[in-house]
Amino acid sequence: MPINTPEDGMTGLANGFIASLSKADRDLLEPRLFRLRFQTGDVLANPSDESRLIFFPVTLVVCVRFADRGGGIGMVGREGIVGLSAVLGEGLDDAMEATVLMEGGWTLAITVEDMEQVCLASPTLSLALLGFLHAYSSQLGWMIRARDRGNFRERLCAWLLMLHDRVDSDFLPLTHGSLAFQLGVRRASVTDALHVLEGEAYLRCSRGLISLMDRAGLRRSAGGSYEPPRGGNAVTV
Amino acid sequence: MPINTPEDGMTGLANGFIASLSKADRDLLEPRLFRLRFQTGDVLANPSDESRLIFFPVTLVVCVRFADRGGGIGMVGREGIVGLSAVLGEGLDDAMEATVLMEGGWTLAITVEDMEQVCLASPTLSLALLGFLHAYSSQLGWMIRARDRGNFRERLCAWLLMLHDRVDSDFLPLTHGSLAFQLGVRRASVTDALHVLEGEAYLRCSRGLISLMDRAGLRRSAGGSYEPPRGGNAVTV
DNA sequence: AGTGCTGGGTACGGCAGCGTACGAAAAAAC
DNA sequence: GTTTTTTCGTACGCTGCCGTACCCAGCACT
Repeated sequence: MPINTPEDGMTGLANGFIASLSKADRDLLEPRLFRLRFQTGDVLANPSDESRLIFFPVTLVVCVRFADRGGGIGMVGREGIVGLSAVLGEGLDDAMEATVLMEGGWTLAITVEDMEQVCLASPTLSLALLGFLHAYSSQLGWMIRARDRGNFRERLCAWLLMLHDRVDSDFLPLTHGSLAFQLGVRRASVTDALHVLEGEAYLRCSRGLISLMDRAGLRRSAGGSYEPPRGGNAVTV
Repeated sequence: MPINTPEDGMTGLANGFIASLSKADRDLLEPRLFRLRFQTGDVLANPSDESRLIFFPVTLVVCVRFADRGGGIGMVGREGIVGLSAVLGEGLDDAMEATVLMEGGWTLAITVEDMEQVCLASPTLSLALLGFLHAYSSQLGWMIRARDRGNFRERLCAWLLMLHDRVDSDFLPLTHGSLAFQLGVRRASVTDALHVLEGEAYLRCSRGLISLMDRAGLRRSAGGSYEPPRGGNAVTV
């Protein structure tokens, strides 16, 4: 149980999107869902992937990034959905992929075909999808903002806060190297920035583990680069 | 008539989103639409704005940005919609605003109340909205990518191409200063980058006017930072 | 106890874009 | 034609992050 409560309003072992649905929509969706487990570094969505699945993460956290280069552009966990583009426009986001972060975890999944059927059957579910996509767009906007200010520390803070929002613990199993990959920077940059934050007593680092001590301090240190996710229940329209 | 054809597939005086709708949905929407005209620098969506409208630009091009600082994070023109957040989550994007670029133009508009009614009445229209939001998310992703590579020239090229996609002319009425505002950089940076592009004969600059000469060259020069909009007809699901 | 590997600390030169600033040229106003 | 305003050309020092690189400290395996 975390000392600092994340701000996504989510609790318990469920996917936020599914939890936000009406009972009728949930009944429509749940029979077609199945569980999957993934490990660190696994790639969920990929151009060359023929499986064509859509994921509703539960304990899983993924980082959405361009397949060829660069850091993560977005993050999805138990509040959201991964792989929607497979339904919305054939291969519109071929260039993107979703990499599993931290220690992996499990997720609910559905085939694209089933998802299309469900969407056509329930207009309210489509509206819920609109709400999620809007929240995701908003997140991307904040990620752009975070990169704009020549201050990597703020971006690191925002990223850590986003991770914390999607996990039930104040202890994040991350190496400096993995963070550097996620953020698309040098490992040394991560190390330096973490040292500053450690100096402010916002967190503590040991080998492969970052312990968050002061979430409020991290938020302050993130400047305007972090905005807590208000999605999930904004989907009622 | 442009020498270099933009790649959005749009022609004629219409809004791409509305044009992509079925006749039934269009009949539902059009009686509630009205025309508005805006000028350069006008702000469409704003926290302090009580008008609560949603816009379907026709000859208008706007730049979506954070109200307090930074350059544009996205661009919307005749292919899309401005102000959707007013329907999707109350004030989820309070921090954003949309500024009118170039020489202004006219747009169709609808009140939020009418839009909500139409959404609830037509599920297929909601699906069309999903398609647009997905395309917009994709654009934001490319914008992030463009900022990632410490090469402002590529980002400028991408921005010019996006502008060109939303206009029926190869002549963009822009000053270096206005471009600098849109991109969130110094005017001098714009001037320098434009000189390089002029040297490559991709475009020509005169006072307050940029004439695109070689769109293919611009695309090459944009590296991987530009992706032509494939939305608009990906909304069929 | 010895060996190997991964994760972390630290350093140095380089470069792109920034802030600031000043001046020239073109257009507009008078 | 002269003045005023806008737009553009150009310069210099600064800074944050990069690429590269080397070494050390935990930890695992034998």
